[in-house]
Amino acid sequence: MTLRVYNTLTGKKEDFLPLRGNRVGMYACGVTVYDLCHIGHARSAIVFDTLYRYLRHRGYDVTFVRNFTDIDDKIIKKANEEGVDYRTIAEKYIEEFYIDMGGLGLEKPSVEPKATEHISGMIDLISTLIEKGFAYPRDGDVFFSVEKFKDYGKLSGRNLEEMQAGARVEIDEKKENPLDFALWKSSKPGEPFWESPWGEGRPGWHIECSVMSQKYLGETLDIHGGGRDLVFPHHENEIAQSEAATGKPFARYWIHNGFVNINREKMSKSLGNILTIKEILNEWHPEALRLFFLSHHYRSPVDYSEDSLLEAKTGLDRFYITLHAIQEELKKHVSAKQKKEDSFSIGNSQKTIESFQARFEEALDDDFNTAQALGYFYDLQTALNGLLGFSGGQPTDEIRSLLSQGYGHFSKMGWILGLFREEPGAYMDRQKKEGLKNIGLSEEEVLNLIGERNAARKNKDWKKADEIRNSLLSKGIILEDTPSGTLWKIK
RNA sequence: GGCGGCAUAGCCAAGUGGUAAGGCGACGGUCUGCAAAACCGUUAUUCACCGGUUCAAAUCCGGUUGCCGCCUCCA
Repeated sequence: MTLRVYNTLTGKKEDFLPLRGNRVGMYACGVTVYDLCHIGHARSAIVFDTLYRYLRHRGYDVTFVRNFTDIDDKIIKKANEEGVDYRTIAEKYIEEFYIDMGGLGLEKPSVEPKATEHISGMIDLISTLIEKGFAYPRDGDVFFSVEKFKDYGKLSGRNLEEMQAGARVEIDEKKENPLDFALWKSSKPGEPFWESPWGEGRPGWHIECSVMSQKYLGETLDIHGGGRDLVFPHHENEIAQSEAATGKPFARYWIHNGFVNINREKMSKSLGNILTIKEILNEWHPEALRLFFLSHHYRSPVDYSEDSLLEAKTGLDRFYITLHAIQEELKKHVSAKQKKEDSFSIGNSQKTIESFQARFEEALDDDFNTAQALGYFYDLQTALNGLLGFSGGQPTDEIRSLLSQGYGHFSKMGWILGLFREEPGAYMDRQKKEGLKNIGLSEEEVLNLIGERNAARKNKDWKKADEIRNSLLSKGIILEDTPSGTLWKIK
């Protein structure tokens, strides 16, 4: 089965065939480090992290590059506002970025280059573009001439005439065509600058990605991606620069993730509804956020709300409860004999468990359909819960083997989705601890009440037993009586 | 104004030509002292609307309506 990916460039799903056999070069546009990362950055990071994991699972040798834009107008502006050097701002937010990505549990890319470390490469590339007639210097600035590049617009599906008709572009006297974009910008007094053949200045936004991707991945990348909004102008301009300079295709597959809306509104500074990763991780488990995102196709827009995160969190809790129960069941050393009449039900579960991985991979092979893949995880969970209920604390060898096979899927295939990474017991303990803190009860108090209730139950004093249960319930603690004792959890 | 996307049950959400995954919720059953949890079953004859192509359409084509994105910094 071949992996198929949707390519923004062609607007179609295509078979994924890397340029160099087994090796895959993948570049994702990172962040401009001038502020804290928000939920939109989180989605993009999670999407490409999942791709990165799945490609490796599929046996590819992946080099994943994700850059930092650490010099830019917004960084300079922020530095001026705070009266510090631009590097201070960049370093601060790079540090915060690492804290956030770590909090989300993301894999580290192979290379994380910074724009400011590749200035000379940019100067070289700009010089090449001038030599080849694709760019022109003007009063210390250098512009790329979009008219010279015949394919301009091929990624975003537009052409120069249409764009000029739209004409919402600011007129800059220096530009030959209003759509020409800056490769190099002369610096104003007091601004950071680098020496260049065109005078003191700094790079334009797009040039860094062309240079850094080429440096680490060669002239043609297998995968290039980022958020939808980068399609135009950023990625369009990257194609123009890179292909004009090398004469070769820049990237074979363009992958773009959809946006995150907040309560049906676009996230924006003016609406004041920017939700940072820190704010989310303060309140939610990182895997709940991940489960929420991966329940949607990566290209679709997604609407964030407390309710939807709560739904994801509920789902995550249930997965961990099942995993914990499997662990407990496998600890039991008794090995009961198979009862004959039960075999049919086991057969269904067995089928689900044994076919899981093939279905899971088939879903991800189809343009990374994580929502479908998760659907199979729910099926797997149902099958395993069925077995658990069925064995009733007396697992046969057959059941033990199926449970352990299922558990293996959760840890191995779960890794691809970045889910189920925590020790189930630890996950549940933490839930309890945090819940108790909010309720204002100690674990000891809860256990005492459970003891009291069980004493009442023994005496068939159902009234008292129910009173205790209801009083705990009103505080948000749910009791479950099982053959092996009374369990409790936070609602 | 130009370009593009989306519309699937009460809600969330897969599905791009072969007869509607999955989750949440709700209801019924099994289990239980009663619950809870878990399991089993029910919950869209139909995919915004109208027309067309086809043996066959949620899927393709044309039109209508509604929502959204990009065209300026944006994940």
